[in-house]
Amino acid sequence: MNIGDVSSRSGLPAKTIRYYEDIGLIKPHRSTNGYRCFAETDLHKLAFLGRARALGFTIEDCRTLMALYEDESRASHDVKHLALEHLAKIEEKIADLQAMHDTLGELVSSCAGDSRPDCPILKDLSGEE
Amino acid sequence: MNIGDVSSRSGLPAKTIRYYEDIGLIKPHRSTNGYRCFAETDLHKLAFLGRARALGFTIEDCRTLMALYEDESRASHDVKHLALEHLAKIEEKIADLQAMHDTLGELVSSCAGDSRPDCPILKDLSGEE
DNA sequence: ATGAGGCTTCCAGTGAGGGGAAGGTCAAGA
DNA sequence: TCTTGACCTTCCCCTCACTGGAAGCCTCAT
Repeated sequence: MNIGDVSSRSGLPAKTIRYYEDIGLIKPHRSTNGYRCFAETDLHKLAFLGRARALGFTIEDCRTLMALYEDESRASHDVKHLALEHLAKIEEKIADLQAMHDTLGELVSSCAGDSRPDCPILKDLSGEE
Repeated sequence: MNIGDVSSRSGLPAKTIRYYEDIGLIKPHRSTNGYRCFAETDLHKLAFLGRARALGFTIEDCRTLMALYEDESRASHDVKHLALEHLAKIEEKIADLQAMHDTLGELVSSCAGDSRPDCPILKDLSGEE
């Protein structure tokens, strides 16, 4: 398979696939013409990576997950631990965003949004009392 | 005021303040020795920027907000519009994260997390049925 | 005179790729 | 056989909002 084929079959852009090779996540063979030559296992790994990234795991997390996936003697404890850490980070981000949302939402609802210059949003940002 | 003073009074790192000058958000004067020389209005602007950034506005948003802030004839409508757009982006991010959270949460709770290699998380990521 | 700490500029790196140039390769149609 | 167009390669720069560090100047206290 050439890169275009794995790209359409995995849903990942060719650029991303080359990048994943660059950073050592996959190691496709090369044809005599220099083209990357992907096996089914490469496609499988790329799909794995795509799903893990879609869940917000970092590239380094993915590296660890791939290693665990390929380690037949892994303990599911290790995977769960990584996932729980990631879950905690997601929760933290959600809380941060929620706090921003609430504050900004209050400001927005207190602003008339008309043609006059008086604006509680700017007033708050400027620190005025 | 030197940069160290505005840094401690605004809570922004000196590096960040220099960066804000680089990209034209502030324009502090210079002393004869080449040191940046900040007026109270500069400090005020930096505090404004710090608060806007803390609410998640991008630098370009901040540029617009500062311009609106300094435009005495602005319409509060323009500010509110910007804030509402930002609010929508925040909501989208929260929804994305929440979806990740739910999916990952289910996987985590279905994983025993013991010393055995069997792991629903990896199974799901690998696309196995 | 020396040392500490503050200031300056410039360069490089972060994460996870994206855009695009310059050039090699391949298969199909005229 | 030639050409066209699609595909592939590497390479370098760009993103965003900073952050770290090096090398060197300035100031003040001892």
